[in-house]
Amino acid sequence: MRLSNLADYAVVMMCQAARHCGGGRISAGELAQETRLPVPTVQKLVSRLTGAGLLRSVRGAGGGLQLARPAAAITLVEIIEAVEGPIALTTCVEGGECPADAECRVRPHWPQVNQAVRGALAGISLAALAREKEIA
Amino acid sequence: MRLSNLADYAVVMMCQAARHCGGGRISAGELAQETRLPVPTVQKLVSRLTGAGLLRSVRGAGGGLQLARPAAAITLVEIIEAVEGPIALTTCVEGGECPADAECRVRPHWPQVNQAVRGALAGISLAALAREKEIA
DNA sequence: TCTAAATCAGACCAATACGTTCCGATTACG
DNA sequence: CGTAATCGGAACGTATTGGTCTGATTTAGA
Repeated sequence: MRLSNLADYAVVMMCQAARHCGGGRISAGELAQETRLPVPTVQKLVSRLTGAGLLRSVRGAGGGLQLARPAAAITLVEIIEAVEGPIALTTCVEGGECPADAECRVRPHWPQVNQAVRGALAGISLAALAREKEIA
Repeated sequence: MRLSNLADYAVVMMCQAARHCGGGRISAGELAQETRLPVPTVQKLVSRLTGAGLLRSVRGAGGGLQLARPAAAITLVEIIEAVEGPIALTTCVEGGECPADAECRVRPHWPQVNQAVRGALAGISLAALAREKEIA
């Protein structure tokens, strides 16, 4: 039940991008510098985030990144799933196989648990994360 | 955001133990046979679950395992944390270090996210998981 | 039209963590 | 006192992750 480091970094990057959203585009290099993250790592994350439709990139000289949607319309679940793939607590949720096979009496309950976790993460928007020090 | 296999197995084991709870104790070997899990794996899980106070074991000849508490009083969070350790989505939640260090503006929000996930898992009891095919 | 700058996409390598298995120590029943 | 069964820790092999690098594509500016 731990988030991968890349997903953690992706959230930090998106928050930083949200802060620059008013100022137009921001280059990947600047983003790396401001977040203290290695440049190649930022590039890798940008690839996945743009592929998921969360980030919009303008190529060529003078290009850069910007949010594809308003920060309030981007949720934590989307960022995490863009980096880590679909959230599936157990392998059997997505067609995997259990040793217990068909006799597993717990399997019918896993989708319910899965949705509970997804719901908790879907209730948090990027705009809320970018706000400064709101503990409540 | 995936659950480790051991945690998954632990849930299956606990459900099976809950079904035998009325019949008194059950040996680790029987538990392994009924869940189709390797015996050494079951032993390792039993170690952690008893250490966490979820399972009670009687040693010696004719011994076995049984739930330390009623199934309704055991939640999914307890089982997962007994196997995987405390739930911490990010390393910084538990005193770890970020590359972004003190400048990280997202860190104040992580405990809130962490609690949301924990809450989702704490709302599901072992008794609910042991019930047969309740999709709702 | 040409040069230069910056991003995108893919493959590669190292490292950490996970899963599994095995063996010795302890304890209770007969 | 002997037997049986569990508990605890240690070690191995595997797999996923994290991080890096190189080549290809695209655009602005001269």
